[in-house]
Amino acid sequence: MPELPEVETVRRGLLPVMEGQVIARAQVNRPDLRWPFPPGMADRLTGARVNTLRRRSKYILADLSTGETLLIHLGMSGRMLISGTQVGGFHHDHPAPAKHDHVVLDMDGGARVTFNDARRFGAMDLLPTAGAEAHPLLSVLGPEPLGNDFHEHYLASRLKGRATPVKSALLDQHLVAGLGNIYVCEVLFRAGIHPARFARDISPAEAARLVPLIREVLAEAIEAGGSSLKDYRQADGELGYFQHSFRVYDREGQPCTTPGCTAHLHRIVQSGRSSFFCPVCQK
DNA sequence: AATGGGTCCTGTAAGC
DNA sequence: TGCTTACAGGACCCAT
Repeated sequence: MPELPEVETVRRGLLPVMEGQVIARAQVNRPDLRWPFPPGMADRLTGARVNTLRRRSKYILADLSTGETLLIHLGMSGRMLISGTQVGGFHHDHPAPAKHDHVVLDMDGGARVTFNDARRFGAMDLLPTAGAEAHPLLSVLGPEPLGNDFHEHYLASRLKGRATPVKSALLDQHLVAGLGNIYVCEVLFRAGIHPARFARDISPAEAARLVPLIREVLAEAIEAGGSSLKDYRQADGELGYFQHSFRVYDREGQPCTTPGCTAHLHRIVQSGRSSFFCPVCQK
């Protein structure tokens, strides 16, 4: 589920109940998610203060008072649930333990943060805060799409010569970190670029057009997520899910929303992932 | 180095 | 209703 905007929304939702607070109790209900949890993770978390809660790509990073950083990835189905506190004006009692509640953190401020992940593609790890960026999962990541290192010249140079569809290139976390299947589809629609075009055939002008559209799509989604944090839809305490308004994603067969366009949206499969696009607007 | 396919896992929805 | 199949917002690993 979660791409960069959803992860950022989860981070912002966790901020008020985690940052500056001590993990009074950590409960780890299974030995692993995608990979084994680090040895003694529950003990290493217990008593630690969360100094800062930050994000890199789709990873949430909690810098702890112990000198370690907790790395969290939500995978495809990872969810964070807050209970036992006021969230957006709603009080949440602790719910009964649910299937796939893998990690439970009780903060000394009274909030409980529950990590639930049915498919277990998610991950957690503990790494030294100093030099955290050297972690194997982080060191290979491309620039943040909303950061200064991501610009038109960079994108053009990285697309150059690549014999892969532009759709796949933008999904490559080594090229730019944080885009997922949904937002790549949305970006290419706004750019009027067909997802099957080879990356090497994207002109510098088109690359220059893509950069602000990538920023725009992500920023709009983060904005929508921020609004949802105070929304009634968050009354269940679950973070990161909000009402999206996708123009092409999961809209196969529906009419194109471009004014004057009478085409219907198509779906193709690229590298095992669905791509949605307008066959008329995207060339 | 770059590229494409397979794979991990469970839940849900569609098809018969 | 039940069974089967396809597919799901991620990303690593491996062969080529």
